Amino acid sequence: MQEGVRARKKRETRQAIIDAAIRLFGEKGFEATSIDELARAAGIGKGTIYGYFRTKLEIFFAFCEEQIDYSFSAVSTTHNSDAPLLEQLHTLFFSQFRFITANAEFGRQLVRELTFPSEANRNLSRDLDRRYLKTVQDILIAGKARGELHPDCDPLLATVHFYALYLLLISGWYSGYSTTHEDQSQALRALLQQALAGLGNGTLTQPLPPAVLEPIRALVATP
Amino acid sequence: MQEGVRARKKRETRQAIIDAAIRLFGEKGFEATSIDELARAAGIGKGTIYGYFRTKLEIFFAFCEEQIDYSFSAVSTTHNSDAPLLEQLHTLFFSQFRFITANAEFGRQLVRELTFPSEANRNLSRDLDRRYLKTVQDILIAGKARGELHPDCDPLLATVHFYALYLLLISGWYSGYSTTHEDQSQALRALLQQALAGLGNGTLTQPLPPAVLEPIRALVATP
DNA sequence: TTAAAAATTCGACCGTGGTCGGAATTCTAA
DNA sequence: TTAGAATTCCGACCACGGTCGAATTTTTAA
Repeated sequence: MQEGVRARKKRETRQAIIDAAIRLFGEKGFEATSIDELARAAGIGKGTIYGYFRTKLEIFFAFCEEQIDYSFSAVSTTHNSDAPLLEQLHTLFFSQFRFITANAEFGRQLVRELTFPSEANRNLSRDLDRRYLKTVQDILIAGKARGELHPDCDPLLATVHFYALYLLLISGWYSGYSTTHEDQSQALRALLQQALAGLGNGTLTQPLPPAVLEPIRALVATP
Repeated sequence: MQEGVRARKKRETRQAIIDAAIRLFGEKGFEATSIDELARAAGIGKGTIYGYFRTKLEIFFAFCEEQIDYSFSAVSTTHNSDAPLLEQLHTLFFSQFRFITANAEFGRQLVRELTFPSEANRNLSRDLDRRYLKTVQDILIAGKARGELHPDCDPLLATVHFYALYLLLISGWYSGYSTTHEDQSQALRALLQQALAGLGNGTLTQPLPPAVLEPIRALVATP
């Protein structure tokens, strides 16, 4: 059966909304773009949007997907699966970090919803979680085969552990504990190294960069 | 000089708003309580609220402070500074976790704003960060003195490391990777243990509870 | 005591995200 | 070809968070 007018329009309209979103969110940001504008730009009425997306945030996620696809593919091309675990994880997390924080407000919305999703968006956020976790897990499994992980170490448990450090990296950025990417890069390396070495015993860990350390030290030192 | 009518009223009005917030947020939740209602309940006009708080979220934080104070004091009373690091950290993080997630929507708003604060709320979130980090650091320093941490391990770096695991615990809850407190408790213990032992080498780590592990495993296994 | 100044109150008002039901369009079947 | 069923469209409408300036209350100074 031929694709009917209805199905074609539905596809086209959906794409028109996303295209408009990419343009307007990119130009003016998420908050500053109203649903009304978006509808006008897509050449449709406001109410129509809600036949395609349940919420403004959902449009935002559709907008993200394309960018995230690009981001992931960029990582996989520069990915060297023979490098040490530390380097591979650092490359992955840091390039994702750079992508997310390229636009502050954009990244904040995204990461808030991904990390602490409302029930309506759980499935959306889970899809993205999966890609991250899978990528990390693959790296870890290969690393374990090379003997870089303890034989009894569960790769999955290790995966979520590293994922936690990645979250902290982003949180630290938004909390203002460091303001340069260079510092964040070093902080990430220090945390990864520490996780691999273990806190209880093991080899010396690399220190955090002073620019990151000092604000935190000052914070903790305040009476 | 006597306290003028103005100063007294200001204090009273502020307290009236917070009291109304405690009641209404507690009864109906944050989202479902409108500023207008809040103003009526406090016996003032809507506009007046904005002479005391810049934003609805700021009222929410004022509401939180009292609860968080209570939560921290509850922890400090049950705190046993001679127990092993693992136990102390578990007690601290888990009781905070329970507090935060006692009301789902309340907790989500709070933790989103604390973890990825907007610039306007950075200082607010930093104040709360401080309390957490300080508490953790004190525990770690004492633990290090007892020889539970590697001598070269920087307590501050270790502090942020553990803090990351705490964030993950909350994130996992909101993402629905586990639905019972018991599972979360075990997951936290496993993560803490793993961090202490180190991922690269060291002793066997305790597994995550299956109820937590399985959804993640399934997620990662999906094609 | 009083009048000018300063601080505070408040509700009408704005733009927003999201809803809803009737109008318009497309599909189905005879 | 056509009538009626099913779907899609859309802008008036709603409640909300937040603003603003006129009106009120308190302070200050003569």
